[in-house]
Amino acid sequence: MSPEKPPRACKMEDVVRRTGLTPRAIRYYEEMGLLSPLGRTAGGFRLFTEAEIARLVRIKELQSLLGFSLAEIKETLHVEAARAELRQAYQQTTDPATRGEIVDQGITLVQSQIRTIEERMARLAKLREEYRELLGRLDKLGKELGESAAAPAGDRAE
Amino acid sequence: MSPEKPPRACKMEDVVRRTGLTPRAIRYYEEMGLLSPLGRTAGGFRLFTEAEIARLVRIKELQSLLGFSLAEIKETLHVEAARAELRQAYQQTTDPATRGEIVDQGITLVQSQIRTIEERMARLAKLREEYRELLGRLDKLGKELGESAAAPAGDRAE
DNA sequence: CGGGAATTTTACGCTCACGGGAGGGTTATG
DNA sequence: CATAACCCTCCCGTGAGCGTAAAATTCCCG
Repeated sequence: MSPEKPPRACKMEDVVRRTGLTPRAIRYYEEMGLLSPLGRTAGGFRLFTEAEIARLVRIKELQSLLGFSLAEIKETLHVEAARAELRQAYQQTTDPATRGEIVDQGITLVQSQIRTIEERMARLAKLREEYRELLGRLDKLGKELGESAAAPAGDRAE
Repeated sequence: MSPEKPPRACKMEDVVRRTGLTPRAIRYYEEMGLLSPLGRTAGGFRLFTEAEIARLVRIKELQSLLGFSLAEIKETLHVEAARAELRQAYQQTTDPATRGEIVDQGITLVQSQIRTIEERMARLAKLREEYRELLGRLDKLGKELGESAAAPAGDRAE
């Protein structure tokens, strides 16, 4: 009846299915302090809240899609946690000056994250340029080869 | 103006300074076959050409930006090396079909890497968007605070 | 309630990519 | 030619990021 607050504790298997991570990896992330303390059953089984699952999804995103190391991910998550703390601090005061300060700190934090991202993007763009040039040279080379000798696999397929 | 073009062999220390890598890492890359055979002094000291230094820089980029393993990087470099070799007019000693295949493989590989880079850039852009929205909300919150410097409005800080 | 299968736990092990020191040779410099 | 600074080759150590084995726990069903 009372749908008070069913922690909806997911078990490992569900989390594995929903995140695509392996149990070992998940435990490792916890071990490395990337997750907030997990609940446990009487027997010691881990229980995951939705928030932790979201966190794991984010970890995977940052790691596999963006190529961040766990250390960098920890940094990012730390920043987000800091923001969460700031939110709390924000709500525990009504002094506008204090609140303004907290908001400013948050802004600084987020700005630095954006800068980090943009630096990375710029470097990636540069790398892409280099590869485009290389690709152009390879294409040219392939054509030269195709002319000078009978290249059997020269079919344009793409 | 020199009649000759001595390879201008750099020593380890210069390479370290110019690449930001450690001597140990550089030796490791050589050991793993990521560098073409290095020259040595009579006493056994490694000598690096500009090409090798460029290679090292590339290794570092591929590692830190794309998170490639050394094995993957080796693949990539193999392609670039093949291109360099093919450019060197001693190409007539090799079978043209084989060379064509190498070039085709190289094209495919480089294309896939460009795709990888672009995927990552897109992900980063998305992440940046998230942060920008957040930043916008924070800015707005800050302005509200600055104006109505007494009203405890904006209690929702998310 | 009992017991076997499925799941999770901890603990240990492994690969990758170096770090670092010992022990000894090499190179630059005055 | 002396000496500081640098580099060489072993070779063991380390930390990240898991895989796997064996014990413990939970689930399910009669």
